[in-house]
Amino acid sequence: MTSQPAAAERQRDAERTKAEILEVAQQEFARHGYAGARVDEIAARMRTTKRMIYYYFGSKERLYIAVLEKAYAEVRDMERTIEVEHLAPVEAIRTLAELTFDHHDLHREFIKLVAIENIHQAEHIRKSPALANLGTPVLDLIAAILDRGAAGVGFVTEADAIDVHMLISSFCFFRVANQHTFGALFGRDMTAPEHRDRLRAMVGDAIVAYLRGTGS
Amino acid sequence: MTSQPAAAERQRDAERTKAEILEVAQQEFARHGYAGARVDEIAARMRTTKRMIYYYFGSKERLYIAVLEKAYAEVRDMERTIEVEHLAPVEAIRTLAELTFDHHDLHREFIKLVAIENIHQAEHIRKSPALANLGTPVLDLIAAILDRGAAGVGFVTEADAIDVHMLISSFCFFRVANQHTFGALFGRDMTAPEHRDRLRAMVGDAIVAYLRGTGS
DNA sequence: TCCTTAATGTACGTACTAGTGAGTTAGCTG
DNA sequence: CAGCTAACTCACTAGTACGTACATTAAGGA
Repeated sequence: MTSQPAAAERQRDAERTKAEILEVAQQEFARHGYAGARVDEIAARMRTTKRMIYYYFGSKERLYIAVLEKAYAEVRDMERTIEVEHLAPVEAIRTLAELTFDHHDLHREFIKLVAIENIHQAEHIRKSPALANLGTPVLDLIAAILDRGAAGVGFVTEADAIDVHMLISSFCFFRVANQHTFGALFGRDMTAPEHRDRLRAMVGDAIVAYLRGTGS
Repeated sequence: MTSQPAAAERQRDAERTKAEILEVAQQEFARHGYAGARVDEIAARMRTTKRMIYYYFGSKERLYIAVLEKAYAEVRDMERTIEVEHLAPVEAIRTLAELTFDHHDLHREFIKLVAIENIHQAEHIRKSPALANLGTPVLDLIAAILDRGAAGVGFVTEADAIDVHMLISSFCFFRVANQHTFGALFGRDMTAPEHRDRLRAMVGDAIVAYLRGTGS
C-alpha cells in the first residue's frame, strides 16, 4: 500500500503540470482570443491553481507565447514527415497540396491561434526567439518540386516556392478559418464532410493547372 | 456672428455623432479584437463621451454588431458596381479575380473584422438580422460566368459559384489577413508593393487555369 | 419667449481580472 | 530520518472596464 507504482501517480510533477497548463491554455486562447482568454478560467479547468500558471510562465503573455511555440513546433514536426521526393513533379505538388489540406483540416486550434496572432500583428511571435524567422520544411520541398517541374514538364517560373506555398495554404486556411462567417453568409459549411473531398481535389487541381501554365 | 451657416457646424447632430462613433469603433475593434477593444478608448478618441456610445448603441456588443453591419454594407455596395457581363468568360473571371484582389487590398480593416468574427464563430453576425444569410452580389456574377464558360469554352463543372468564390477569395484574404505571421516566419511581406502585381496576376492565372481544366 | 424633449456631460458603482505575498507540503538526498 | 527545496495552496489587492444615475443644455415648436 505504501509503494507507488510509477511517476504517473505522483502528486507533484512539474512536467505534467506544465503540459496540462499549456494544453488547457491553448484551448482557451484559441476559443476566445488573447484578450478574451481568462487566466482564471484556464486555472478552473485544471487540477492546478492559477498561482501555478504564474509560477511556471510568469504572465499571461508569456503563457500565450509558450502556447504558440508548442503549437508551431508540433506542426513543423508533422510537416517534416512528408515524403514526396519520389514522385514526379505534378503528382508531387498535388500530393503536397492534399496533405496541406488534411493538415489544416486536423489542426483547427492551431489555425485559430494563427488568425489571432495576425490580429495582433504577430507581435508575440516576434517576441519569441524560437519562432522568429522559423520558416517551414515545406518550403524546401516546394522549391525542389518547382525546379524539377520547370526543367522537365514546363512548370511556369513566375512564382517561387513562397508564392506557391501561399496559393496552397490560403485555400486550406481560409476554408477552416473562415468557415463561420462563410457559413453564416452563404449557408454552406465548407468544412462539412460532404464538401471535403471535392474541395480537397480542387486545391490539387488548381495548383497543378496553375503550374502547367494554361492560365495566361 | 450669430448666424450658423449650416448643419455642419451644429453642435448637436445625432447622425454625425453616430457616424463618428462607428468610425472610431471600427478602428478600435479591428485593431484589438472584440474583447481587446476598449469602450473608454473609443470614447477618448472622439469629440463625444462614452455616455453617447451607450445612448445610441446600448452596449459594447451592439456597437460591435453595428460596426459589422456598416462594414458589410459598404463592401456589398462596392461589389455591386462590378461590371463583367460584357467580357468573354475567361477575361470575365480573370477581371473578377483581380478586382477581388484589389478589393481586399483596400479594405484591410474589414478583413480584420471578418477574421475577428470568425474567432468568435460568427456569433455576432448570426445575431444580426441584417447580416444573416446576406450573401454577396459577386456570387451571381460568378454563376453566370461559369455557365457561359461551361457552354462555350469548356470550363470544368466540378466547382460551383461558391467554390470558385472561395478559391479566389481565399488567396486575396490570406495575403492580407496573414501578412504578419507570414512575414515574421518567412521574412516576406506579401502586401509590399514589390509583390503586389505578381500576386495579382497569379490569382487570375490560377483561377483561369483551374477552370480550363488542365489540373486533373 | 417659453416649453418640451432629444442630445450631451459628469461622476460614479459594480464586477471582474491579472498578478502576488506568504505560508505549506511532498519527495529527494545524504 | 533529517533537512532542503521545488512544487503547490490560499487569500488577497490594485487596477481596470463596462455600464448607469443624474444633472444639464441646445434647438425647434407653440
